[in-house]
Amino acid sequence: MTALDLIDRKIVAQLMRDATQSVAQIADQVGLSSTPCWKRIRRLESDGVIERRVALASPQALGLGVCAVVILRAPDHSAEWRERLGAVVAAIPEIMEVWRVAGENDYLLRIAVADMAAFDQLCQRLAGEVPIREITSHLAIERVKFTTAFPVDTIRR
Amino acid sequence: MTALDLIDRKIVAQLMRDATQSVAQIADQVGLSSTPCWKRIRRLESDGVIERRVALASPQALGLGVCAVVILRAPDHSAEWRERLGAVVAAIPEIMEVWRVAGENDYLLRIAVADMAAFDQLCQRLAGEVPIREITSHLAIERVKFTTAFPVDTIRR
DNA sequence: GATGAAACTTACATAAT
DNA sequence: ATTATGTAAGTTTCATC
Repeated sequence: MTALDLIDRKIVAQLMRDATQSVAQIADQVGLSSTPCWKRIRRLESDGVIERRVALASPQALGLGVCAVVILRAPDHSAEWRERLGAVVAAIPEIMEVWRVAGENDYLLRIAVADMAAFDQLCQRLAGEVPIREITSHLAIERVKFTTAFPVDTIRR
Repeated sequence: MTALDLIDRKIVAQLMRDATQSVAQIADQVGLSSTPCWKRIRRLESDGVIERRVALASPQALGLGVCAVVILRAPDHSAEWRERLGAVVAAIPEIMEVWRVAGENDYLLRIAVADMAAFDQLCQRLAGEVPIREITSHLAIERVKFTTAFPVDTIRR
């Protein structure tokens, strides 16, 4: 896998912004003709730079009105516990995002559920399936910003 | 906008999982023929249930090795400060996710940058552009889970 | 890299049942 | 809802420069 040049990053930026664009449109945007642009896109996909193409939906329209960020502390820093948590969160679709963070044995989870009753049930399910030393919930009032587009423009080559 | 039935939710689930599928493939998955499936997809898009289609890229492949969750506390709970923060985070592409959470005047931010130097610069820029009472950084060691697919299967009708 | 043109697949629209 | 049909558009491959 070779390094990405400026044109590659422009292509990825375009596709992260709007993947409905045709190859010809993207070629225009980045200053290429269709064929070489198409070849670059294929290479970016086979190299794993572009991982997948997905539709983004509206949580409100889907009836998922409650979003929460849960911070939890592990009882220990064992590999067993980490694997256990990984298996549990993988099996729970309401848990959309999980980050293990440095410092303490802390994890941050982002959760999408229909209502507070569902959120309560989810917390109880989580606590029942994996031992947790401490858990703190932050209910989201407002989604101020959310994007899946990485800041490729700011990367220095 | 009418309520979503089971088939609608199956269609959205398929497209959130993989938007490269053709209408015919999705029709197969949800048990419809192409034409009505295509009409439903168009309706889901015009109703705003499906908001957009994007490519998801690999942060590592893009040279964005550092992910951090920043928790910050506002100096007050004024609308002015909220709007100020909104404008600032909208202008900074490294800030990918911002949630205003209940309870205290707290905000959670997810940030993607190339390295620790860039992270430090970003924190200083942020603190320089908007007054902040308190800021706490959590460096992500591992992305245990990340999905953009909402849990539509678990919604009760 | 650009261009042009095939061959193929899909999207889209319409009509009939 | 289905099947069928047709046109437009996009993708993919290839040959040539």
